[in-house]
Amino acid sequence: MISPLATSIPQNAQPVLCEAELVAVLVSISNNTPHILTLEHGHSFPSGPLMVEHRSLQKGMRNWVEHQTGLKLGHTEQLYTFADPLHGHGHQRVQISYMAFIRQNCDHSLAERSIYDYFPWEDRRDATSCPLLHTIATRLKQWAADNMQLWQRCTTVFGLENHVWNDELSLQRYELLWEAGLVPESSWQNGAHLPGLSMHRDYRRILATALSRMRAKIRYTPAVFDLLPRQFTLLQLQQAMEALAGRAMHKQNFRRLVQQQKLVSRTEEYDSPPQGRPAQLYQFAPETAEHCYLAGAKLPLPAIS
Amino acid sequence: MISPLATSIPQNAQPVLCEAELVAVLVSISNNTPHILTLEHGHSFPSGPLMVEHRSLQKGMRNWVEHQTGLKLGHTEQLYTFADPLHGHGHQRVQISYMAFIRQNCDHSLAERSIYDYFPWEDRRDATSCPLLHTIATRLKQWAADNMQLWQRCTTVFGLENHVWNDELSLQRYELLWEAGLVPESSWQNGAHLPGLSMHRDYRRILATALSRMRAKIRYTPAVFDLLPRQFTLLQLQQAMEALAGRAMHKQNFRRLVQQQKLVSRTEEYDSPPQGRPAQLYQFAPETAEHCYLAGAKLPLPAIS
DNA sequence: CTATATATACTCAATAAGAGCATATATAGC
DNA sequence: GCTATATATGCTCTTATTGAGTATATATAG
Repeated sequence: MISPLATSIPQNAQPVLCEAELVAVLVSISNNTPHILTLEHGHSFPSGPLMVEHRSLQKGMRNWVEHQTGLKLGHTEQLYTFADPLHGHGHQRVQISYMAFIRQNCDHSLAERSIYDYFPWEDRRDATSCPLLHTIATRLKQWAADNMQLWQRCTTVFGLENHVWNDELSLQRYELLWEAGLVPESSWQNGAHLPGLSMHRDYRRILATALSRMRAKIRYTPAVFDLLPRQFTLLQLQQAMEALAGRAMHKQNFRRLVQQQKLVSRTEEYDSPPQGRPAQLYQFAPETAEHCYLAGAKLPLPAIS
Repeated sequence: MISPLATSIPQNAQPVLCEAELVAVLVSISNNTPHILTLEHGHSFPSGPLMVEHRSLQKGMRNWVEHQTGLKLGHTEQLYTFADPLHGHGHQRVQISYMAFIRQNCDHSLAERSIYDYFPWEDRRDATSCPLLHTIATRLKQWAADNMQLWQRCTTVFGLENHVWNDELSLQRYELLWEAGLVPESSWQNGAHLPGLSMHRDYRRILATALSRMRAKIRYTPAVFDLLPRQFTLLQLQQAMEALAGRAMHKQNFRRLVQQQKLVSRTEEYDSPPQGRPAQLYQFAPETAEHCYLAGAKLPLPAIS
């Protein structure tokens, strides 16, 4: 019963001291598009060092963000922890990244940027992204050349050649483009790279992680409701889902999905659109909702996919 | 366009130095039950400090584990990063936890322990856990008393009162039991606590995270195949899924699910059981599998649920 | 009154999931 | 050889769920 592990890992080895940095990806929706709050002209995220007095990592992050900007954070989750070795300094830097949703109600002029400014190929709500995707397919094919396994990976991840587009694979797509040298962050790339804003350090990778994670989360949890105003129309809810997923959905089926589960309850109020029939305002109803299933493994896509 | 964040977060603040520890939850299946490799009589996990020469956190963890125990790691993923403030020392300790699957083929006597020794209520493959769950329900009801919202949370998380049991909520269940003072780790608890082994520090919480994460992962990814031998029968595959999910499944429907997706390909060989018809041996077939859907949002549960 | 934009109800076919029956192929014991 | 037993595997049938579309209601702008 004595494990060889007990002696093989030097628990008494001198630990290396490192800096810990808390990075916050703050997501909101405006103009039917997911946005993030950025610093340094869109090149970096709000962040702050872990302090001794922080009782937990998440509280430390909330401290930095909430206490100093007045923003109330909704659904919050840890994304990923990276290390980047600071050669020459003799220690490492550990970056712990978080994603948090904020309700779009305030009008202070924060430096908002559309997530799709960084990943134009991820917004497939209409056909405008098709030429770009075609370019990507061509460039990837050149790169993968006769490496069948690599090309197989490309087709799966980008939904090429009768594969379906999986919106949750945004991180894998970014990594593939990085490996192929099609983004400016790839150190060795020399030719023309794809459109899309870049960021400092690993930050665009963190953003891709966030996009992937939020797309996964909104399917099975009521996290979207933290991005919407307290009262919303079903169309607003659908458009928020579409904005995050990057896909258009079938209207009637989406409504059926939401209402069957008693996820929302109607209020007495109505929305007054510039044109068209006024829509009933709804609110999230956690009491009556047994489970939350805003979209399954397959999104309720519209007819002309 | 100038963000108030730019000045509100002191990027130039002196970062606090901290220790970074890499913690590994190594999962395997033996005797149709998920097991983990432990140290210190089941009270802790293999772990090692982050070193300057580690090029990434995951590589650091693999280094500690693979290089020193000879174990080959399969599906690996980062779980969560915790901080625990080391008061008095003036710095923090950051723990970065990983989960990795290992194939059960080696016979070296590692200190294996069943995951369900730590969470007996999580194994619901047969009716033996029912009395325990009944006890939990009673104790939770006493604790929640007349706090309706709290009791609502209990029923949802533990599948009480016509709610369904969600196997992925193991972390939430552990946290609820912790809050209710029903596990020995709850510092204030004084009375009798529930059966189940405990661990040092936050380690049982990490294990609950791992259980939750692996249950989520096996549904949509081919991760289970990293726990099985290269060749396996469909029953073995099903039993591995059942072991991880903690639920029994409907045999014929499970087979249909697997075979429809061309997830596996049959080999020429057969398994020779002590009794019964020999079963065809299969192997994982990533080439023909378009997607992996070993169980949906709902598991293919058997008739007598 | 018309064009337009939205909201909402309802239908129908295709697919997937839940549950069970039937049959095939082996071993162990008599 | 026959029977009990245990597993493997094929097939059916019913019931939900999903995809896709039609039809109708209610508002505004001109």
